[in-house]
Amino acid sequence: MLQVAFIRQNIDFVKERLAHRNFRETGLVDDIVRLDDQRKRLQLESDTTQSKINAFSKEIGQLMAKGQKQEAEEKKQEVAMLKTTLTPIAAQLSAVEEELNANLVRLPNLPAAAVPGGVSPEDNTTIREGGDRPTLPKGALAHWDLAKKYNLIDFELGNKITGSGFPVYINKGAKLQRALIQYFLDFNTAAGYTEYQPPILVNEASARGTGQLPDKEGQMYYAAEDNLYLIPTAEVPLTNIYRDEMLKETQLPIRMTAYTPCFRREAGSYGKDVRGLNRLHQFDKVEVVQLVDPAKSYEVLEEMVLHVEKLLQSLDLPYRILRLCGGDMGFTSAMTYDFEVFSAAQEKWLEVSSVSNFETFQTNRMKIRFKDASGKPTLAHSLNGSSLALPRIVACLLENNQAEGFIALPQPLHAYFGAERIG
RNA sequence: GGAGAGGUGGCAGAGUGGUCUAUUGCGGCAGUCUUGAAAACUGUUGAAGGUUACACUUCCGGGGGUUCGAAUCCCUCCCUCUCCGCCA
Repeated sequence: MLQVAFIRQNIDFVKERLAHRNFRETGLVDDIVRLDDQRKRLQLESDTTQSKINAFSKEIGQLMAKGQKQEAEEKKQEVAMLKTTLTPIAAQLSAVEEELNANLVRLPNLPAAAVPGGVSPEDNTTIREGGDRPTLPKGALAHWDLAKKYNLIDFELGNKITGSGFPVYINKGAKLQRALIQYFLDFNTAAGYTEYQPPILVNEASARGTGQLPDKEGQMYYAAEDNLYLIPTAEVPLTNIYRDEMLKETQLPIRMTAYTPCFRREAGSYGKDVRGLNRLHQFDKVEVVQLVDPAKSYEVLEEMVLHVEKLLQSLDLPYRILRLCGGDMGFTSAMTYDFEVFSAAQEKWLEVSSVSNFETFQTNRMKIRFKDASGKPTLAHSLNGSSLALPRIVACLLENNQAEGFIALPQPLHAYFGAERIG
């Protein structure tokens, strides 16, 4: 979340930036400043009274030690009086603090200066395109048909065992998943990311830390008995590794990668977009996360974009990179690049990665700080990106590389998969 | 699931009702010494709110209570560790 001190010092700027991401409740900003004014006033009143009580209490102790019981009793009466005035002030103060916080968590992050204006995906800016779109053979199939033809994925079986959006990968389909995960992890660790295998259920504090709560409450699967959430992305456990940590400047940058299954309820989505692998409730993803010095975070963002781009190039898929406009960015992001690959049989772009700089939005919630050169505690910047999400990559690999009687695989996968083609 | 122990500042670890604003060590920072570094020695160093800066307030796992006064006593919840049981 945003820092109150920053909001107070930059009221107009904050409103302008919120408007830039098409956030309409700019009145929240005024409410926050007003509530913080109240907070300060009440805090001062409370502190002053408490200070008097502390002083009197000390005197009482000294009087008691000297055996001056009468004077001590008189002081006790005065303290009792002060406490009756303190009680309502304290109650107001905590009410105001609660309301202030409730308003603060509803404010999304501010878009960075380079974020284009706009309200919907049509307003996103294409930064680069790469790779060649294939010419498909006659009678080319969509990936769900190819999955059936080569017995790679059984969607109906998933329906039986769990429900829609939980596919069963079979035989070479299962092995392809394993090959991709292994390849992606190796690609990331070779670039200096440390591999983790984190829990895939997290507690409430972790879900709050990265911003899934309270904003995306209904999107996560929830194990009520134990008050745990199934992760929607490895970003949650990975970033929370450093929650409430005071780091040394020399520890930065921290670079982490992990493979996890991801779980999303996708409440409300239906129709054509959910066909086949396009949108699932459970899917595999390899994630990269960085915690960095604030001065370097945009440099790092570009570096992460190049990293993911190289990975896509190595898979020889046609891709494009979009800089998301203000209105299309996620709640917690200051700047986001989306990666899309072209699904040749469906003839549409599918999002396979999202690389974002959150600046201090997450680290302020999680209190991930480091001591800067002057020894002052400073919030780090957090960034993350998919590298990569599997299902849509698989969809494109199958569709784009289909030939007469087989599906060719890109060179880097040959060793991991143990063959150059499926079929 | 049963029994016991514990949660204190960046880390370790003292502190059972008032002895300044939590002892000490490590780590960090600065200095002395040194060609430089290390070692040694000296000084300094928790976080949040608040202030131009002070003052002042809060924080010893969370919440509540007792008291003039709570890290310390009581209640409650959470978490960790050890042993037993069960078990991949």
